[in-house]
Formats: sequence, C-alpha cells, structure tokens
Amino acid sequence: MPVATTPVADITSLAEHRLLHETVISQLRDLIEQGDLAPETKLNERVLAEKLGTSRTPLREAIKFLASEGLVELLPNRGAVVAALKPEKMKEVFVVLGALEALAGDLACRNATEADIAEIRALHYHMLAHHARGELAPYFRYNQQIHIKIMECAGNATLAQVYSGLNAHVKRARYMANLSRERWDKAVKEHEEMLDALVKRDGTRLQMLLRDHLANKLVLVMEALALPRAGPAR
Amino acid sequence: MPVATTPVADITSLAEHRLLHETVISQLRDLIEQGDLAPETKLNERVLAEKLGTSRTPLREAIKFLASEGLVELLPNRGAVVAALKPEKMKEVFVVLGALEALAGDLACRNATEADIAEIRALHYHMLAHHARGELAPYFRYNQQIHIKIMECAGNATLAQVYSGLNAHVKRARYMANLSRERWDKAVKEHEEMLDALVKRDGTRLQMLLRDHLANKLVLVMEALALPRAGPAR
DNA sequence: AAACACTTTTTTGTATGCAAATTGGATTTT
DNA sequence: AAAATCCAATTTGCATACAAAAAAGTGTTT
Repeated sequence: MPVATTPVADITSLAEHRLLHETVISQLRDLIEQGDLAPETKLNERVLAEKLGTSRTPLREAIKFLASEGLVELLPNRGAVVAALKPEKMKEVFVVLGALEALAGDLACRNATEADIAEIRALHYHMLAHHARGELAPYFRYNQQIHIKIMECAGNATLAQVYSGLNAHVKRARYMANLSRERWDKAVKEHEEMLDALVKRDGTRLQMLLRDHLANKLVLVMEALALPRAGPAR
Repeated sequence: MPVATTPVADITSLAEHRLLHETVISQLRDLIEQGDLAPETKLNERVLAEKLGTSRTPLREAIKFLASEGLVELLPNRGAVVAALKPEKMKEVFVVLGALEALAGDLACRNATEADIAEIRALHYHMLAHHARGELAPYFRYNQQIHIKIMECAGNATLAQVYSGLNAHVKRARYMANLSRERWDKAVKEHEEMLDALVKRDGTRLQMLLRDHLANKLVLVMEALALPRAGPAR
C-alpha cells in the first residue's frame, strides 16, 4: 500500500517547530503509559510508523530513547517490546521511588516557599473533593500533581527527571488499580499527614510518611496486577 | 569518498554477535566517560560515524539512547553535544546518588551473604594497597568496584540501573580529580567505617556513612571542576 | 570597516533501499 | 500425527539518498 508521500501539513507544524522524533517519543510514551500499547506488545516498526505518520527511522530513534528509560525492551534482531509489568520489577521500582520521594520530601521541607505550600494545600483539597465524590480518575490526577509539586519544590532537576522516568513504569499499573474504599481512605489520610509534616517543615517525618505511602501504593498495585488478567507475564 | 561496501568481516563477528548500535552505544559511552569526548563537544555525525566504522543511522540511535541517560544533549536541528559538567548539575547528581547509595547500603546490610561481605572486604584491602602505594587509578577502580558490589548486594536491579546511569555523569569528573593526601586518607577512613557497618549489618549507620561519603566526594569533584580549565561551562 | 543580504557548503533530519535474520507455513520424514 | 526440514514472506538492522535547515563564506551597501 503506497501511502501518500505528502511531506508536511501535520499537527506539529501548528503547535511549534518540534522535531519529528521528539513528537514520536512523546506519542509513543503516551501510548505506553495510557495502556494503548499493553505490556509485552511487540512494536512492529512498519505498522507503528504508519500509525504515527512517520517513517521507521525516527520511530527507531524514539524506541532507542525509551529503551534507555526502560519503557521498552530491545530484543536483538527481533525488535522491541513494551516492557513487561512484572510484580518483581514493580517492587524494585517502588523501593527506588520511595527513596526518591523521601529525598524530595526532605528537600522540599527546606526549600518550599509559602506559596508552594499553599499550592500543594490547594491541590490537596481538590483531591479531597474528588475523593469525597468517589471520582477516581480526577483523584489520581491531583494525587499525581501533589507528588510532582513536591518534586519541584525539592529544586533538584536531576532528581525530578529520574523520578519521572521511573514513575512512567508505575503509571501504567495505576490505571488498573481498583481502590477499595478502605484503602482509599487510608491513602487520603496519609496525604493529610504529609501535608501536615510539610507545613511544619518536618523533613524527617515527611520522608518517613512518603516512604510508607509508596510502600502502601505498591501493595495496591500488586493486588491490581494479580487480579485483572490471568498472569502478568512470566 | 566512496568507502568500500564490504558488508562484514569486522570486529563484531569475532567477539560475539552483538548488534552494531549496541556496540556503538558502549563505544560512545566510553569515549565520553574517559573524556576523549570532552563535555560540550559537538557530535558531528559524519565524522563520528566514520571514526566508529559505521553509518550515521546506528550512531544516531546510540545518541538518542545516551540522550535519555543524559550523557548527551540534543539540540533541535543542531545535532547533539556531550552533556556539560556544570557544578550545579554535579551537586544535583551527587544528592541523588547519595540517596541511592544509602538505600543500597541499607538493603545490602539485609541481603548480603557472608561471601558477598568477604568479597567486599577483599576489594577493600586491594584498595588499601593501592592507597598505600599512592596509585590513584587502581585505587579508583577498586573504590568503584566496592560501590558497585554494594549495589549488587542490594538485590535491586532497577536501583542498580538508575545508579549506573547517574554515575556515568560523575565518572567523567572523577578523572580530573587530584586528591590531596589529606582528603584521600579521609576517604579511605570512611571506607573503613563503611566496611565495619556492613559487617555489623548496621543498615542505618551504613546509610549515613554512604550519604556523607558521597557528599565529601562532591566536594572533591567541585574543587577539581573549579581548577583545571578556566570555567566549566556556563 | 561594520552590517546586511545573498549564495555556497555543510550538517542535520527523514525517507527509502537492500541484505541478513527471523517467522510462519508447507512439505517431507519418522 | 508429531517432528524435522526446507522455503517463502516478513521484519529487522544498516546504509544510503534526498530535503530542509544551519553554518560559513562572499560580496554589497551604508
């Protein structure tokens, strides 16, 4: 099927003059994070390139980029697959994320401005509102934003970047999590405590709270991973 | 210049059947870590590809991979450069490395076998020997090996991978570090304490020691960065 | 001479072509 | 029928070709 070779007139030209392979990176990342490309899906270069409206070259470059992040795995002479969501891997990731968030919390307690804390408080109340209404998706969104904001307050771009890369793995699992009301309430309570520690700028306590919070999140993800499909990869 | 199109008969076929872009990744990484490609060097694709005996395609894929690690930076429509060694960035990296090593130390205290500890002790004495002789390069090598071994003992591959990626940045700076005897002795003493904590499986103490050790290393690197060339990048 | 415009050259970014490897299937063999 | 073997069809990996952009000259104007 000879696809039209019209070179331009795509979305990128509107927004800004970004490079094609950069847009391909973010498109691919989104597809993976949103679960449109399920774990262990084989990435057929020809098909994907066509789907993203590009050629194989920028696609392959994007795949290499994401492979370095660990979102896809390279199989020599056999292309690439979306990284599996193995429970063992999730455990590892959460342990590291716990340490990174703890560090961020500690730094944030020192560096956050009052305005930063006010913003986190605002996000917190938004989150509470959605929790009260039982709206899971927006709850997750504000939840994420709070954690990201804490990261920003830490004022360490490298930390934020590493965190973001690892978090991408986990995000995929979060969409399948079906919170029980009990666990949900507990998570919210933990957030209350976290906000309190931040306001009091008690870095040591916030560290501990964040580590525990992440550990609890791991439990949730593990449960979600165990339930939905038969076995989540070998 | 029409280079011969002989397809095979190169080094790769001897050693093992690795993929070309993979060998290019490690070659490039080595060139950068060893300082053969200095920070902020522009990566001319044509020249580099020829130097590495390949075409631009695998080279570009390797560059994208390393860009994700942060070892090179992509400039839209202007190629890529070796990531700068800015003091600010170094500070950030060391803070994160400190947290990661601390975590590894804590985990290692729980998971290391007696054989593991014996191996670390052995590496430690090798290191002491080279310290005694004032041999910097082998000292660094054993030093690195100890830290890597602790990472391995932690039993968290994700942690090890993230650590390794960040460590690559720092390694570049380490080669320019000119240890004063005083500082060197101090670093060795810290290692003595670390080994002691590990033997006693005192995770909390090892965590603290590692964090401090990294903080001290940062000071060294900062000094090295300040001295050799006029200004280390903008 | 400095600033500007214009042209040439180089370099990057993307698409395509081709060879080697893998995959899937048909045929043969046990 | 199951296993093995061979062949065709994909698919990947690498090299090259081509187009757009940036860099480097070149000359012109002020």
